[in-house]
Formats: sequence, C-alpha cells, structure tokens
Amino acid sequence: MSEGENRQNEALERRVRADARRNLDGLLKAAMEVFATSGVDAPVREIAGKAGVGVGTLYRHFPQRSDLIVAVFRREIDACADDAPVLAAQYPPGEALSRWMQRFVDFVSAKRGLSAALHSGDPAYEPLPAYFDQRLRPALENLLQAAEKPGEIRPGMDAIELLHAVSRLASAGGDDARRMVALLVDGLRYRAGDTQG
Amino acid sequence: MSEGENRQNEALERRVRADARRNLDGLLKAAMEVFATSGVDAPVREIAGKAGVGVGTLYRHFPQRSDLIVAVFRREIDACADDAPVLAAQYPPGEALSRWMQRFVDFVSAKRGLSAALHSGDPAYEPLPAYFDQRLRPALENLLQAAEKPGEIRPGMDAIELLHAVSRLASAGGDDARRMVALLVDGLRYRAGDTQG
DNA sequence: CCATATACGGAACAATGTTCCGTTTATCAA
DNA sequence: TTGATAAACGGAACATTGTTCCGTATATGG
Repeated sequence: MSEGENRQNEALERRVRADARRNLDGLLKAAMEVFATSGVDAPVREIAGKAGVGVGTLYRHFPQRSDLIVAVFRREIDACADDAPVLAAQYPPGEALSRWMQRFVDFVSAKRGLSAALHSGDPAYEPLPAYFDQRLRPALENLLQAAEKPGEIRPGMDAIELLHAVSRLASAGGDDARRMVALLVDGLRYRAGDTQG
Repeated sequence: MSEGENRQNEALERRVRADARRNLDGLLKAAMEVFATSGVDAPVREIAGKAGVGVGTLYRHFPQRSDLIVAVFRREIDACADDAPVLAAQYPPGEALSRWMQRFVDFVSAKRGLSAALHSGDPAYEPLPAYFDQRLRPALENLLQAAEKPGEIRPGMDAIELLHAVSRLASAGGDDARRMVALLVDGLRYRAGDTQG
C-alpha cells in the first residue's frame, strides 16, 4: 500500500457525514426523554418525530428498536459502577456494600424498563445484560470480597447472581424495593462467621 | 314476583348454550397449551385456531387478551395456597416457611409470564394481582406468624411485600431463583431474637 | 317445527415495528 | 467553485397483532 493511501490508517474511507452524527445524537437525546416520560414501549414514530427525523433515519442508525434502547441504557450503567470504589474507600466493608446496593436499587428503579429489558430473554437485548455484567460485576465483586475478609458476610456469593437478583427486586421501585434488598443483604450476614454446620 | 317466574332464582333467563360452554372450555384448554409452549405473548389468532374457533368467538368470551391470561392463571394459584397448611402441620415453623417458599418459587418459575403479568402495572391485569394477594397472603401470613412466635424470624414482616419480592426473584427460574429466595429467607433469620438495637 | 335470542366466523380496522426506494445532500477532488 | 458520487434522508408501504363489527348460523323453548 502506498503511504498516501495509508494516511490515518483507520477512518480512511471518508469520515461520517455531519448530518448523520447530528441525527444520531438527536435520536439518542430524544429517546432518553421519551423513555423517561412514556417508558421504553413508546412508539418508534414518537421518538423519530421528537428528534425531527423520519423513521427511515432512525432505522438507519438503529436497525432494531431494541438497539436504541440498548444504546440509551448503556451509558447509564457506567456512573453506577464507578461509585463502588468511592464507597469502598469511604465506609467499612459491610456498610459500603449496603450503601452501594441502595445506590444500585435507586438506579434501576429510576430507569423503568431497564429491568424488563435485562431479563426479557429476547436475544435482541443480549448486548445489554452483557454490558451490564461486564461493567458491574467487578464493582460488586470488590465490595463482596472486602466484606468477606472480616467475616461480615458469608463467603462465596456469586456477584452476577446477586446482581441479577437485586435488579429484579429493584424493579418494584420505592421503599419496598429498598427494604427487600436490605433484607437480602441481611441474608448474607446470617451466620456469616459459622464454621460448623 | 310470582312463584312461577322465580323458580331457580339465578340462571332464570335461559341457560347458556351448550356450544358456548364447549367453546369456552376449549379456549381455556388451548390457551393453557399455547402459553406453556409459546409463552403468554402468543398471538390471539394462534389460540383461537388451536381451539377451532374464530377470533370473534374468543373475544366474545374474553373481551380482552388479558382476560384470557387472567382466567388461565387464576386456577393455577389455588393449589399453591392450599399447600401452606399442609406443610405447617408437617414441619417445625421455620422449615415449613422455607419449604413453602421453595414450593412457591417452583410454581411461579413454571408459569412463564405469570410474574410479568403480575408486575406489569397494566390495569388490564389488575384482577390477577388482586386474586393472587387474596389467596396467597393468608397462607403466608400463617407461616410467618408461626415462625415469629419462637423467635426463628424477625417479627413484623409484611406478607404481601415478601410475596411480591419472592415472585420477582422466582421469575429468574432454576437454581438461581431457589438460592436467592433461600437467601432472602435467611435475611428474616438474621438477628431474629435481638431486642436491643 | 318455528321464532328468536344467542353465539359464531372472519373480514376489516387500528396501532406499531420494519423495509424499501426515490430524493436530497455532504464530501471530495479537480 | 463546481460537479460527481457515496451516503444519508423521509416517509409511503408492508407485516403482524390486538380489537371491533356485523351478516350468518344455530341451540333452545314453546
């Protein structure tokens, strides 16, 4: 290959058109707003309308409805994961765990439809649980290990399993969700230090 | 009113036609089968087809899709409630509670879509949670009270709240669901006998 | 066996996800 | 600046599914 052709090895074949990027951003913004008010089941046309584009344009950027939902939720997951180390540095292990759990509950409760998408089983949403696990599992694992060491909770709890369970409980929303998650965490504490059956 | 008109006070105005009853039964049977294989989201036409009737007939008996779903699930709830007193008589309170919970988990897990319908929030499904609560709450309340008395679990747990939480966890299905519910029940045991803060 | 209320079947309608394609336009190079 | 062209756009059209409507068929009671 000639050096001229190779300049900027990636992004060689023409950069994305400005209107395309504009519309993609507008669609994400519109979708976030619509999902927040009407829920994730809102008609595609409503989102396209709010973004000021045709449905064809929407489908060019997000080949399936679910792709748009996934794109919107993806960016909401990071902030939650990043809070884990902060709380770990700020509180004793057991309390850091409790607090992050409540933080997580509030997050899932606020995003109506996240839990449903997560547990739908529909392969179209598969990238969402994948990202969810990849990002949140290490966060929770660190908290669990820190609390295991001094014997505050039972050892060997699987982080993914716990994460999924809590996200299910969280979908109830409100104080019920918070109480039930607290109860579940208390389950981790029950007979935590036992060595005999 | 004359005594002649009053004979058999209810069912006075012409008894239901035999074909109507036949079709209603057939629809329920078909729906149960279809729900079991294709899930509760299966098209109405599939159910009508399997029952050998037109969609008009289906809608005559079940004005909304959800009414059919509710009708199918309703009858599945009773058997579960009736097991509570049996287990209570057979095991010590704490174990009876654990065992019934697992029984309940298996029940909800088996009926894919029950949990979703239960927690959808759609007013069309309102009769379902209502029946669910009415039938299962007393069953669980008795188990809880029996286990509270000897101090095996913390007092004051709300049966409905617990029921809803467990049905959410149960929708995961499989061993994960069983483990998480067991963990939640252990939460009830954590510091059960404490009297000071 | 007739009259009639009841039930039936399926075409038609409405809402919504998705595809298609003729039209418009941003980008690049001359 | 301007023209060629690949890329993106818009929205009509299509497919699927819940629901309604109404002309037709039939079970029931006399």
